[in-house]
Amino acid sequence: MRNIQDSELLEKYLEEFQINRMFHQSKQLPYHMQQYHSGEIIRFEGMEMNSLLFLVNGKARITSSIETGKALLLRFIYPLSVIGDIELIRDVPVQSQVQAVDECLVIGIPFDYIKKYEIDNPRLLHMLLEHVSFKLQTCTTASRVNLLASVENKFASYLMSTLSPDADNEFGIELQTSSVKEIASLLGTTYRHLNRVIASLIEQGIIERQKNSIQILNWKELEKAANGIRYK
Amino acid sequence: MRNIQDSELLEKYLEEFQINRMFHQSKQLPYHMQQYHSGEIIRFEGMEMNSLLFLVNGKARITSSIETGKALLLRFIYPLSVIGDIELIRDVPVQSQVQAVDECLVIGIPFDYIKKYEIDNPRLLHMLLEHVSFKLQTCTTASRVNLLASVENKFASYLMSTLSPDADNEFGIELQTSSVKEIASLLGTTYRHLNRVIASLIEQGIIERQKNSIQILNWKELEKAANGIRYK
DNA sequence: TAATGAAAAGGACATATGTCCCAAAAAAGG
DNA sequence: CCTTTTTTGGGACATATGTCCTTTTCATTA
Repeated sequence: MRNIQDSELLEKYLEEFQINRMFHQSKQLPYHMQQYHSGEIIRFEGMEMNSLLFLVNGKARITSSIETGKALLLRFIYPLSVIGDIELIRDVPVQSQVQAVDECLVIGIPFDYIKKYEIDNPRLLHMLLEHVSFKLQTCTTASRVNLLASVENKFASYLMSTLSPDADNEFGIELQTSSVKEIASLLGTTYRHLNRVIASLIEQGIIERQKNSIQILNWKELEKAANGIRYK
Repeated sequence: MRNIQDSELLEKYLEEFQINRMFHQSKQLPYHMQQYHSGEIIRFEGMEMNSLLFLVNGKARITSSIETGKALLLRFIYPLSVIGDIELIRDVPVQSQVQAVDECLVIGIPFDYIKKYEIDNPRLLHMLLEHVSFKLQTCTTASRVNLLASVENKFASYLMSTLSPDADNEFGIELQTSSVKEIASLLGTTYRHLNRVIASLIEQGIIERQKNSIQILNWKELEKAANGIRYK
């Protein structure tokens, strides 16, 4: 992690994502800016959190683990995403680990400042509510699909949700990855078993594996395998 | 469902749960009040929603289903709970079904009114944020535990989270039920398989089945079976 | 008190899935 | 270009779990 002292860069992103518009602007806000390398942990699970963060550049992966060491990949995030909303509102430690997938830049503003000067600002509260509501809606969807559908069902739904041309779907974008390992982690299964399912779908002539991706050969049959289920 | 026209009763609950304090009080708010029988559906999945609802009496179960007909029991709710927060903020149809467990009373206020007069009210926004944040935090927990742990792990964790005397835990209270059928639905498994797990824990001398509940005989061994995992 | 119906529990079987480890393929480095 | 390391994919085995249906137990009614 590196602190970035570059007021022009800061200004650029505050303007690009209209972060300033969420806060009262009567005075200079105590923003800080940090850069994280690919693979670096932005926030560890269980740690105390002190700032509300905005991801303004790069891509990060959000994971949640249990005491046995297994982890579920919840989603990927892109600009503009908020990190620390639950921690601000509920005053709890970091709930899910945030890890940079490529180089990331985050802008932060201290919880103390927000609580002292901005906690009743409707624009901020609206922004937080919209982000948290989206996360709850999609978390509930993933929860039920991941638990109630078979791995073949889930994988077919995943492909329909992320690759289908009519998938104009925010959650599908957050789940998109071409790594079989990461897809397994998103669906809560093992790499081995997902490979069995992929092999089975290839054998049925529904998909074909390419160098770095999966190609759909039969959308109709894939839709049947998905049972109409979508991640959205 | 029956509409209740009883301004004294309405006043009583508005006062008891301080619902009035969340809104501007410069004029009479267009509250409506409905009563639902045990087993009656308060809100169906997929339906359009027009009012923000407060559960002020009774208990209701929240479930979420997939297109194959299987359903996951997300939680039980008690007064004071909010129904329709996601639907208000994100302008989407009902995401999860709400069904009365016993006789329920809800007070509603139309979305149109909220959007016209109260949408920037910090007290309302705070109340909504707190409820939605709690739901997201607990949904994420349930999501990862339910997917990554075995049914025996999950059931032991469930017992530790709901029956343990030091379980001073809001989510544990929302998950509490003595019905094996409902516990199976909460954990995303079948009634048959949960009974195997219960039989196994009885055989290990960890629990014993009573007339209408489960008794813990060995907290230490149960904690081991739970692997330190909790629903909270 | 006995019969009937409903609810709860279990047997049998098949499939899905996890685990462990080995083999093959691809990528990286000298 | 060859060797080594890393990544990807699959074999084998065991266990977990779902499905279907039967049996047992409990509750209700006559």
